[in-house]
Amino acid sequence: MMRKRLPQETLSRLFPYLRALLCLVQEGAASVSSKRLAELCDVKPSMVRKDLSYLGRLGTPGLGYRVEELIAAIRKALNLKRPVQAVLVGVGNIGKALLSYTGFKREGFEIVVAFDRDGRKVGKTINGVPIEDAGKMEESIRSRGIKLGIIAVPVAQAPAVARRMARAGIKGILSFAPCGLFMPEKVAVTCVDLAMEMARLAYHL
Amino acid sequence: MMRKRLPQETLSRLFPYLRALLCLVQEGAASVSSKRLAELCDVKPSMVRKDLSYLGRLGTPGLGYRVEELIAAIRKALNLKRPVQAVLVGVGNIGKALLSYTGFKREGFEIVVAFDRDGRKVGKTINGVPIEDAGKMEESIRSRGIKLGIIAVPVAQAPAVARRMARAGIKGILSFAPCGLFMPEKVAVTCVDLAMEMARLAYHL
DNA sequence: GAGAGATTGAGAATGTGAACACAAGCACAA
DNA sequence: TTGTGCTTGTGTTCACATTCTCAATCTCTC
Repeated sequence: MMRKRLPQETLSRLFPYLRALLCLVQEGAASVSSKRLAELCDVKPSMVRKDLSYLGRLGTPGLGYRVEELIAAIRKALNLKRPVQAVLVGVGNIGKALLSYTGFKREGFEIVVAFDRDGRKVGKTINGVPIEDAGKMEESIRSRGIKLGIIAVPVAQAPAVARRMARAGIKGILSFAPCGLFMPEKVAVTCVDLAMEMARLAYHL
Repeated sequence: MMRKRLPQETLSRLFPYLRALLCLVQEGAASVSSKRLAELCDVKPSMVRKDLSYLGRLGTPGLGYRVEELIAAIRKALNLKRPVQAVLVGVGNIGKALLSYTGFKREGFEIVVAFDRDGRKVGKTINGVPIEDAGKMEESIRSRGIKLGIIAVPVAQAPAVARRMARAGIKGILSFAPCGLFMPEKVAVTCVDLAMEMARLAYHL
């Protein structure tokens, strides 16, 4: 199956579209126009149509897009047909917050296991998620078949953790460490760099 | 003083450059070439030069950039000459993690006060940061002259908090709420949308 | 069943950013 | 002082993203 690659920026907008569509379902809407969807997501109607055109011919002239159908199409494109499982490495301040954060599950993501080096944390659970010993990371990840990893360890250890994740079969990494993680092509990496975002904002002061 | 607007993407790379330069200072390097800096930040040398050219004529052909001078120039461009103060609203899981996160101060940012509605939290301090009553947000922010705000409240309350921040004179907002915050032009907004990032990664699985 | 109104999909135009290549400039050595 | 070797800064080209425009097409009403 050789699906067309979606443009980077389009990809970033699909999930916001999905959120808005789920709202519309709640309101009982059966269809939605590009104009309305654009308002909800604060973009231009022409961009909504362009983005959605990558998913196929989904719209109906004169009517718009059928909400249910569009939701299914976006879910399919993003690989979100069923809840996505992930692992977390590093149960410090940020790690704990992520484990306690109820938003993930609501949006279709689920942290199923966490790892830490600290023996005092190992064996406990947070919000129902078990914390295991970091030494057994690779085999635990591989046996569960998990493809998504979250890195919440100090900078110094982040590159090593990333490499171990890749070796364990992880295909996508969300890192909170403020450093680049150069990985083989096969692994997608996103860095959430809070200090960098603050610096960007400081520029506008 | 009418400084040229920096391109969006250039702005995102200046802080990583700054981090690398601070490392180089540690190592005692007096100058650095675009090639070396590019390696450290995982970008192309031509991009480093283009980015830095926006800050003025800083380089010396045959030698490179003088590290100290470049650091000063980037700090100036980003408004980071002195530590930047910020407020946090919402002392829940994420809020607590941010207050405990030691990386901010190390990188030149400082959360000086937090706000929450919960009376049990008000009056306490976390990591030396006092938690005040959310009702007095506007006057407290204004009297301290703080320009940067972090939103870590549930989605439902985020838009209202953002509006109150803007009224209190905040010029830049970092939000963890998974929703758009449509604000007047004068206020810069960055949303850290974790579920969206996870969805982007899920696409690559 | 036909016409009016609305909306999509796609091509063209515009804007923005990345990569390249090379002339110009400086350091350093002889 | 002069020549060699590096490195910058920038003009140009290319790639990607956004926006506009409009013909084609569908729904809905009468």
